[in-house]
Amino acid sequence: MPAKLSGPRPVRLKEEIAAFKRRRILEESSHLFFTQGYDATTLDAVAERLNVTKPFIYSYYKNKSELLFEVCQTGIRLSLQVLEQSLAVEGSATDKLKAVVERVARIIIENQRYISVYLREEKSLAPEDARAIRVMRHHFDELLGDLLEKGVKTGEFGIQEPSRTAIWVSGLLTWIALWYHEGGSWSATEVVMDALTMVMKMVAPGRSHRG
Amino acid sequence: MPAKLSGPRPVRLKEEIAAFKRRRILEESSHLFFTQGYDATTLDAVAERLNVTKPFIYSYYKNKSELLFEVCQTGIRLSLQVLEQSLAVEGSATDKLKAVVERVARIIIENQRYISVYLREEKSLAPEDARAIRVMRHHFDELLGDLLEKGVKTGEFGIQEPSRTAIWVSGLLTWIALWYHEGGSWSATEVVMDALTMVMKMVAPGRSHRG
DNA sequence: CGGTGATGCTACTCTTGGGTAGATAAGGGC
DNA sequence: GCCCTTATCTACCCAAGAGTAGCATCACCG
Repeated sequence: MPAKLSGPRPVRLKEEIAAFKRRRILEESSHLFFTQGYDATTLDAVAERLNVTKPFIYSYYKNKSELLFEVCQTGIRLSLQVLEQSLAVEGSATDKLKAVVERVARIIIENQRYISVYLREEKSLAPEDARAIRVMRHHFDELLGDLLEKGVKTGEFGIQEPSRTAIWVSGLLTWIALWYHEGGSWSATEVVMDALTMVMKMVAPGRSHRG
Repeated sequence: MPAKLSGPRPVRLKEEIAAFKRRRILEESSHLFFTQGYDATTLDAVAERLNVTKPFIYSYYKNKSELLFEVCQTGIRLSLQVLEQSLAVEGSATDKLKAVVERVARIIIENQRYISVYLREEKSLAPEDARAIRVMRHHFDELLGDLLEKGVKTGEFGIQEPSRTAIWVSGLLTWIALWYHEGGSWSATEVVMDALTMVMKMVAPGRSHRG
């Protein structure tokens, strides 16, 4: 046998397993928070879905509130990531905006539980956690505002206050999470296309300066 | 002295007083539900704000859940009323839509607590209560859809599916409740005007059939 | 002034669920 | 196969708060 390759190795694996367990706890929590609400979800119920017991959860998360924070953060973090990727798309401001709306709408639908739980349960977050997430959302709105402003300069968009329009666009996208229902009247693709249509009309240049 | 006028009289006054008490309980409840969340609000806290005790509340409401229902219903009921009034305005579909957006946006800002509590706490409602409110919202969307369809027929609006666009418009309006912050960067009037601008662009007729 | 009903309060009960201390089992090296 | 460490569970505590039984108080009427 050659020199043992151990040392950092078993530690690494253990960490990966621990991370996996954390992720599974998060998934099941988000599911229950989404379907039943945060307060109505007991940690015993979360444990049961994983065939473990409550203290198991407490060895991976400090308390219920930390779990909520992770759930809430996830959706916003993913949206922000996708926004940044989409902004890097080659093309005009219009191309970029289309990419942003399509991809962010998709990610919001895919991660509906996280976003939706955040919107509903923000009040249950620890104040500093709520603030941290609000900073991320603010960053999202700013990046979007910058894009709109760019489009205004090139004459692609016709809006007064890009930063304010950004908030409406971001609101329209976020609203999807509260609204979309899997297996409902409309497919995810239809909702994404609708969102795209709406946003493009909102920023479209029009003849009139004001109605 | 003529024949005594009593009989139904004292009953009437008593009922009015009882109704007033119910209203005051509702106001303070909605305030606390809004600022702290439904679960985090104890009925003792509501009672304290009124300088009464918990059993007082229980003599006017069956339980905490009924109180939540009344709070949630209030905002939706008011919005629906204002929508119906606005639809009665004289003029073109455009005139009507402008009236709808302006007035509904205003009512939503004024009654933010009720709407916002509803959006957050729907999961805490008794199933039949949740359904009742959803029926009202659906009715709202239908009336709005009818108006949009009318505008499409007259050529004032340029949209594909009026009933689907209605949902986006209604979502945009509802979103205000989650978003607006009294004393924040923007005044109520600015938000209302912005909403109006956005909605009119969303329904505006454009050259292209599809982007 | 005394009786009578309505109104509101004091003082509980009882459940629920977050959180934990300490027992137990499982893995891994020697 | 034994021991030690880490991971997990059993069994509990405890606070909080919804909801209630029964008493006190007060207005109103004779």
